[in-house]
Amino acid sequence: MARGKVQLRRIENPVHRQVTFCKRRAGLLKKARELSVLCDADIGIIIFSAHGKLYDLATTGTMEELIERYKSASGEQANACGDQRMDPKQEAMVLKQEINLLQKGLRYIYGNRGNEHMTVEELNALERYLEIWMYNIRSAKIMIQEIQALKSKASHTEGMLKAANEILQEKIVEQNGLIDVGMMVADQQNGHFSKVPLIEEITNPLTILSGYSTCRGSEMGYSF
Amino acid sequence: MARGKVQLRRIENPVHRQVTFCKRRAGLLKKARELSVLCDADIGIIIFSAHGKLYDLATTGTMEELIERYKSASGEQANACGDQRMDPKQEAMVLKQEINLLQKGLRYIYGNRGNEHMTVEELNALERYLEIWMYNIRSAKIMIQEIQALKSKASHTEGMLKAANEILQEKIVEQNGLIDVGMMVADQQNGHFSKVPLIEEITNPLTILSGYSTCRGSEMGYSF
DNA sequence: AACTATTTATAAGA
DNA sequence: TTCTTATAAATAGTT
Repeated sequence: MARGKVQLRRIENPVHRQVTFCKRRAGLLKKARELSVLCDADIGIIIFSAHGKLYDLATTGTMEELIERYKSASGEQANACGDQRMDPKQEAMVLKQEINLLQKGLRYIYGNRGNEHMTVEELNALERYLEIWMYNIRSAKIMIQEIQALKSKASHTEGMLKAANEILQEKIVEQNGLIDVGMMVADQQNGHFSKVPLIEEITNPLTILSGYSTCRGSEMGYSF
Repeated sequence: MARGKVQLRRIENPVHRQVTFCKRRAGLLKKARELSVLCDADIGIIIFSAHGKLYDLATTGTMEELIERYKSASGEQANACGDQRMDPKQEAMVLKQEINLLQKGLRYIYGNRGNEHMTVEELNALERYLEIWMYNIRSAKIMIQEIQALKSKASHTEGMLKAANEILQEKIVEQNGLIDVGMMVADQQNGHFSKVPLIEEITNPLTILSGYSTCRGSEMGYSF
């Protein structure tokens, strides 16, 4: 791409080929990381050099997880065409990745660092998750305060308590797009939220944030 | 890359994000095809959009074949490298406890309040707990940013690596007291919190940074 | 979807 | 290899 247009065919000179391979491989991975961050995508890249050496990149979790997700996703591409939502399987997969990353991250930060390592990519992802957690916890605190206020006022009447809860429920949905234990997914087509059946017992609060672009941290305008 | 430099962070505007995703995805796949042809490499790319939609590319054969090849190749790498792993069981236990409590609280807040009841005292406890988590997460975020900064600065020279680690050590020591405060576990019986001793001393952060350069040949390694 | 003004990526040279 | 630099490509913001 410089000092001469390049023909789209195998570079015959082995030295040139090798140099180009290094440069372009780095470029490709960089582009992938950028795309992943900019657009919130999960990307896996597998590169085998002409000599069979493996280079890989997984912007989220591990390559194995991505491969598993790929297998289920590609298998289901045939049937559900109209539905853009993530199916429960994928959802669970993403969740698992997030949980693993968070636990690893916390262990890494608070625990014995000598034994675990994190890539820059993992740190970046962890940072994003933490932002989201932060937001959710902040919301939770506000909710608690409101609940307490309502309880002290309405604790005597069963009816009032119910009413209060309903109001709160609405408020939660309206205010944040943060949902009933997070089991909603933003439908990109119309910008509304649709409910998704709860898969199983909630594994942990990360459930709230899996896949919901609306509650991403910096969008909410807070900072440290 | 045009009409304005782009920041390496998630694009907040959903329309922009979607457009950029399309453009850059196309660009990435093109680059991959070029690299494959020019340098005789076999490349597989898996992309999951933020909404779980799958895009993929396999320059040679099928993705399944590439995945199989990847598995055997990466397996060899792991064996050759000497895979060292370890499980901090106690840490995981504490973590799990904390996560469980937070989860219960969030389930209560966001979820089916009709079925679960919390006393005002429990709510108070939960609120305090959330404060602690917030604090921990804030600290974690800051540390991550510092670690990232140090990593980018320290990757070149040994001297800088040492200096960076010293700074990091100081930061960790500073954080240490705060973490200590933060590592609390809820006593599920009475809804109160009790302090739990820090599990172990934080090890020398030198190991953190030096660890990165060694075991990550796949991304930055230029050798065959 | 097209169109540029710019930023990036990079081929060739040192 | 690594750096420099002239150019080709990619693409952000706009229409």
